[in-house]
Amino acid sequence: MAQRREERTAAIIAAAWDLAREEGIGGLTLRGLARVVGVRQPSLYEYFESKHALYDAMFAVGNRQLLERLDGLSLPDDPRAALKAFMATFVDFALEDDARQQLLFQRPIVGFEPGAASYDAAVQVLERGIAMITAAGLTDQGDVDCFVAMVGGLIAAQASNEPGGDRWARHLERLIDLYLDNPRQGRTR
Amino acid sequence: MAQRREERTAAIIAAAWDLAREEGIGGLTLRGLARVVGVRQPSLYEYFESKHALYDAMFAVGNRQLLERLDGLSLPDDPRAALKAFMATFVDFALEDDARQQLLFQRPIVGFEPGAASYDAAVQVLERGIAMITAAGLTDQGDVDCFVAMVGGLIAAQASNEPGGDRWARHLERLIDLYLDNPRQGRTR
DNA sequence: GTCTATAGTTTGATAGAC
DNA sequence: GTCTATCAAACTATAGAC
Repeated sequence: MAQRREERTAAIIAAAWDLAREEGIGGLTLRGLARVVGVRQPSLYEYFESKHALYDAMFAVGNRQLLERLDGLSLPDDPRAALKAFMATFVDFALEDDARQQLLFQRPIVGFEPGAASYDAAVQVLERGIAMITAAGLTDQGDVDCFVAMVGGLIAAQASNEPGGDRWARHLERLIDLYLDNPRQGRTR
Repeated sequence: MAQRREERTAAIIAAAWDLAREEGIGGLTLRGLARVVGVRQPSLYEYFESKHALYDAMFAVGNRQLLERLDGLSLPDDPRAALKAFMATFVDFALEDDARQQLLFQRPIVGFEPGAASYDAAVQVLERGIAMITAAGLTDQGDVDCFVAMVGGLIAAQASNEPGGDRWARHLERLIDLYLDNPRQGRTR
C-alpha cells in the first residue's frame, strides 16, 4: 500500500511543523523529530533522503495550505474590497505561526533552496497576489513592488516586535487604500 | 598597556565582520576567525569570554558605526527634507552589508540578546529616527509605526530580492512623501 | 520498514604547559 | 598571552542485522 506510506509521510511532516513551532525552524533536528514521531532517528531516512528533503516537504505543505486558504475565500466583486480581504487572509496566515512564516517567506536555513515542485505552490501564491493588486488598479511595476514591500514590512514588524498582537497589522486596510489611491503616475484629482 | 589590548580587540571584531560578510553571520565560527586573525582558536578566549560576547561586541560596533554616520550628516533645515536625507542614509547603511543588516536589524542568532551596553547605541538610533519622523509631522503612534514598517519592508525586499540594486530602495522618497501627506487623522484638504 | 551501532564531522569551551 | 591537546556535545548520514 503506497497510501499507507503517504499518510505516514504526511504525519511526519505535521509533527515536524509542530516541533518547529516549539523549537524554532532552525532548531529542528532529526533526533527530536524521531522522538515525537515515536521512531529512531535513522528510520526517518525511509521517508526523507536528507534533512533538506524534509525542509522541502515542509515548505511545500506550508505553501499548499496557504494556497488552499486563499482559494477558499469568497471574495467580494469590488476589486479593492477583494484585495483587502485577500491580503488580510495572507497577513493572518503569516502571523499565525512564526516558524512557518520564517520558512515560507524568509530564508532562515543556510543552503536550503526549495525544489522546483515545492516552489510551484509559492509561485502560484505570488501570482494570485499580483493579479489581485493589478485588478485593484496598480499596474505599474514600481507600485506593485511598493505594495508588496509594505505588506511584508507590516508582517515583519508585527511578528518580531509584538507577536500575537495587531499594533501593526491593524493598519493594513488603511495602507491598502493609501497605496491604491496614490499610484506613481496618478493625479490626486 | 591596556590600549594595546583594546586595539587588538577592535582588530578581531573587524576581522569577524569581514568573515561574516563572506560566510554569513550564522556561519561565523571561532576557528575560522582565529585562522584569519592568525592565532589559534583558544586564544580568542583571551578577548571574548564566549561566542555570544563576540556577537555582542560586533552588534555594538555596528550600531556605533550607524550612529556615527547619522550624526555626521549635515541635514537641511526643512524637516521633510531632513527626514528624507536621514532615512536615505539609514537605508544605504542597511543595504551596504547584508551580514550587518541581519545582526543589527533582525535576530538571526538563536539565543543571542545584546547586552544593555551594546543595546544602548541601537536605542539611540531608534530615538533619533523617531525624532526626525515626529519633527516632519507624524506624531501619531500608528503613523510612526507604519512609517517604520514601510522603511523596514523596503530594506528587506531590496536585500533579499535584489541585493546591490535599487528596484525597491529608489521609491523611498516618494513613499516618505506619501506617508507624511496622509496621517491617520489628516484631511487631504 | 525499523532497529542497533557507529562513522564522520563540526563546534564551543577548558586545562595546563610555556 | 599564546600555545597544544583535548573534552564534551551535538548533528547528519550510513551499514547491516532482523
